[in-house]
Amino acid sequence: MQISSRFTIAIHILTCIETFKNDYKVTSDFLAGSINVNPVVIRRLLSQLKAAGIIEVARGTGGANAARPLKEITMLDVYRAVECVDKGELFHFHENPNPKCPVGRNIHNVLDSKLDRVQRAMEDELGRISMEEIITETQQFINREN
Amino acid sequence: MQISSRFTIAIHILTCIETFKNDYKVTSDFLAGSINVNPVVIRRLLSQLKAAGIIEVARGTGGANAARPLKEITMLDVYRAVECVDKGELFHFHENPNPKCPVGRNIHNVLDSKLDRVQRAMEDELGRISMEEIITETQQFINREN
DNA sequence: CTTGATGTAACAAAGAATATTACATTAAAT
DNA sequence: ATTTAATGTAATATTCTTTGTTACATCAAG
Repeated sequence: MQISSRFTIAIHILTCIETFKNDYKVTSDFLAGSINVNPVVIRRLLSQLKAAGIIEVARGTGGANAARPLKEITMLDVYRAVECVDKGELFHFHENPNPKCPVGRNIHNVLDSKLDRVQRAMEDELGRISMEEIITETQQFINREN
Repeated sequence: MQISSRFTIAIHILTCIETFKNDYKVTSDFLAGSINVNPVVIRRLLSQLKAAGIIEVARGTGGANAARPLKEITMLDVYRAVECVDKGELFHFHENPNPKCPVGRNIHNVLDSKLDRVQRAMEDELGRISMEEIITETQQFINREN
């Protein structure tokens, strides 16, 4: 199965927050409009991004803003913040290998470290891409439109 | 969401096929016993591994065997064979970003290449781990038990 | 022609992602 | 103070995917 769209939505959210910060109050409804999902879905993600210290959300008055420079935030930070993957594990291991079988009772020992390696390779790459990079490129694409 | 356990099950299957090839006929029921899932689940995976040219399955008489040396087979081959991920894409992108929003209509352009990069990092690492490595280690763990 | 397998369709059950409704709570503006 | 426009979150619904199961046609060997 694929990694939840919560992840790409969260990136989309942050990109909007930065792109529109001077021109609009970026509310959950505003974001829901750009992303085309239900505002409650957005609010849940905003909560998680807030809990991770990535953004600030104004109660009552409304609107979200970056809590720290986006240069410091990587895709990995976002990925972790929105918990796209159960218990942080990329691979779902079959639950009950048979302990009476020599392979069954050793398969975890053998595979766990290798799966970790693969997961780490992926997360390392996520860590190399900053939100700034994404926002800069987005701006370029938008400018090119005019 | 996590990558389907079909993947770890497939690796488990191949490890059993190799480990028990001299002592047992490795049927779907046999495998189901070691892995602790329904035999039909196994048969479906065996079909896919067969289609990928990784194993041979004997109709009628029963039993599965490696079709080519396991040294030549990587975890990536297995991963691809059993299609753990929809359309080969690791990340599920939200389906309908709003084309009327400057960010919405450009987010794909910006993110697609980066997500590809991440996916490739992960698959490259999968490609570096051979089934032989896994089988050798399994044997070591089993031998250490005695 | 019996036996013990595979191949596969069809369906059931369970679980997870996403969507939606509803409403209490908040903070600013009037 | 009251109104207004938000957020926060619980509860529930819906849809989708995975996994499990039943059933049976097909096969190959003895």
